[in-house]
Amino acid sequence: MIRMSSSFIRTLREDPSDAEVASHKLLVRAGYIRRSAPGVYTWLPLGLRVMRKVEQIVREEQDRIDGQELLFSALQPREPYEATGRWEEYGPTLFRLHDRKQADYLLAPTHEEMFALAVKDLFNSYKDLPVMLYQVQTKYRDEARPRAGLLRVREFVMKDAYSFDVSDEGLDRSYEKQRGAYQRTFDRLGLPTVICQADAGAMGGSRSEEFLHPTPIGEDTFVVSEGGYAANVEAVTTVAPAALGEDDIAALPASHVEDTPGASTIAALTEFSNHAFPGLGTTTEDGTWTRYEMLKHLVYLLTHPDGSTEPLVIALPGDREVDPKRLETAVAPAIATAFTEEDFGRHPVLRKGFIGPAGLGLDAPSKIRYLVDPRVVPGTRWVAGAGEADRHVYDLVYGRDFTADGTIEAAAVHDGDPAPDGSGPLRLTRGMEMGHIFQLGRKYAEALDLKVLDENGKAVTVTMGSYGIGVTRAVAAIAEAYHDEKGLVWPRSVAPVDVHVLATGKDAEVFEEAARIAAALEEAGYEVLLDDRPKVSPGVKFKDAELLGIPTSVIVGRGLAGGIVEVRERADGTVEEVAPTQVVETVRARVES
RNA sequence: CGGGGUGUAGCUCAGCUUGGUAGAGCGCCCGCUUUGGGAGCGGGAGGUCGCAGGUUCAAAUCCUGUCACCCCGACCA
Repeated sequence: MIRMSSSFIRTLREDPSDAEVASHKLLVRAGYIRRSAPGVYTWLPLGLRVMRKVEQIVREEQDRIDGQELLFSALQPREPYEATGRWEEYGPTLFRLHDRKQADYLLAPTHEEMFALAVKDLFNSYKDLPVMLYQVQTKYRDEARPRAGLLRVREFVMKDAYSFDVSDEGLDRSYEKQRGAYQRTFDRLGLPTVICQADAGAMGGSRSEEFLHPTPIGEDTFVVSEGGYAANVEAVTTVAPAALGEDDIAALPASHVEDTPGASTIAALTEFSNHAFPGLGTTTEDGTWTRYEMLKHLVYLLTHPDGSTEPLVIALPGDREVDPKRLETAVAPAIATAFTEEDFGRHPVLRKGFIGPAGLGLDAPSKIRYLVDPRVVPGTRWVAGAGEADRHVYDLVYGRDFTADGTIEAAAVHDGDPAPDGSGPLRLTRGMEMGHIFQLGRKYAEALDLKVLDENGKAVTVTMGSYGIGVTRAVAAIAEAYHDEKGLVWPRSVAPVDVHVLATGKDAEVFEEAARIAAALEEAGYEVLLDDRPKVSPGVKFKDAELLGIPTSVIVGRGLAGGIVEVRERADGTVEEVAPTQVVETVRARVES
């Protein structure tokens, strides 16, 4: 039992000045957490209880799929991360430190290496697999900008699990088990999640899904369709129009170069076309020219991992912008940066404002890589720069007048775009990543030489999966999803205690009865917070109770003389008056309903 | 890294333009009254005004530099 008269709880009447989002304000005001450094938080007694509840649910669901819990230290030596290249790859996000002998250490941001090495250390045979291991542990990432209280922090608790299998089929089975465990976990936490296809390209096409909790303050943008398609924007594939056959293409008007003085932007070119060639547009019934058919050419400089660079020209319909994240994903592991004036100067074929397909392509003399949006298919007609100032080419047909080195998924996804699986128009939504499951395959196992002997005594590389849930972030997400203007409203599954008993009034009898009821509830197996603060007015206790957000309150006060106490529900505010002796059964009914 | 904002009591903030004894509300301590919606009265503790220089008889206030924090963006599982 927690007695408020003597417990380490202090509520604040006003919002902290550095808090922006509701979960942050309320968790601080209600005395659950305190900030100790940017993106680093202290867990006060009530907050710690919530986190433990979340952890416990996560553990139970991991155990249910035969996960075995172990615990690595956060402090790790450099060597294992050197072997997989991540000491360098992780960049400034990795917390690095030295011991007294100047040896390199790090505060682990994730533990793939350590788990793989542990399995390598203990297991040698295919008979030992599959195995599923997990830990609930503190992670460190030196984020450039922590934000929104607990949503993006530099120190956080994460459940990370890893599966080890001999075969691809085994990995599929392990992955499915975790997928189910995640659905049950978020269901118990009261957090609705959408399972989104995530980009898995960089890891070689293996499977990856994110569990996103839809919320306006989320940092991830994803898309959903009415038919149930859901994906991270990086993973959305464009629906291309049908390509025309050779005969149909041949029937299209021939391309022709026109003077387009000063039309160096899509907007200017569209306006010019409507003035100079009214009614000749190809995408509208009345022939109005649209931005769509003005093929936009953008130039980037690609920097490859080996340090070499090359220009890249991307062509996309003029009504689309490049989505930086989709571009980054599409060109990975290379890094794309905007072309500078200096770069343009080195490539005269790239006539800024009037770039077109002429002269581009790896086969062309320029050897400049040229990729087009998937909507550019054989038979589609475009207007594009002629490669010289103040001139554009009209009726330029892909497959007849120009071709590219390939397609690229870099154009921004718009609200209303069709879903790739034909399940209806896409809607852009904000979400918060609560969990991520990932088929790693053999990348880490190969780097760390994790092998077991198969039935034939032959060494085979193990295949891995990794599965993460942000425990700290889940606490914030739940607070964000379950609150009202008065304070927090915890779901029973994660509330710091089950029942909040308030002694309101000054008579000793009220306090004695409240203490008896609290003891009886505890005897019945419920966790209890007892507000037995003397000389604190009822109003203060009511306000604090609403702020703290315990699901059920028992109010012992003015009704006691008439033999009744109140049982109040935080979520809907309903009040039931019962005799003190009926409190336990009333609470039980609430908890079990 | 770029842009914007803020640093004054435990918390939320005023004071700064126009230099002159460090302020309010809440919280905290003591006493009396009060006890169903953040009580009243009286008394009290608590601050090198982020830090360092400079100007001045005098700096929270003006100048220079610096640090920290918050927000947006860039970046980032």
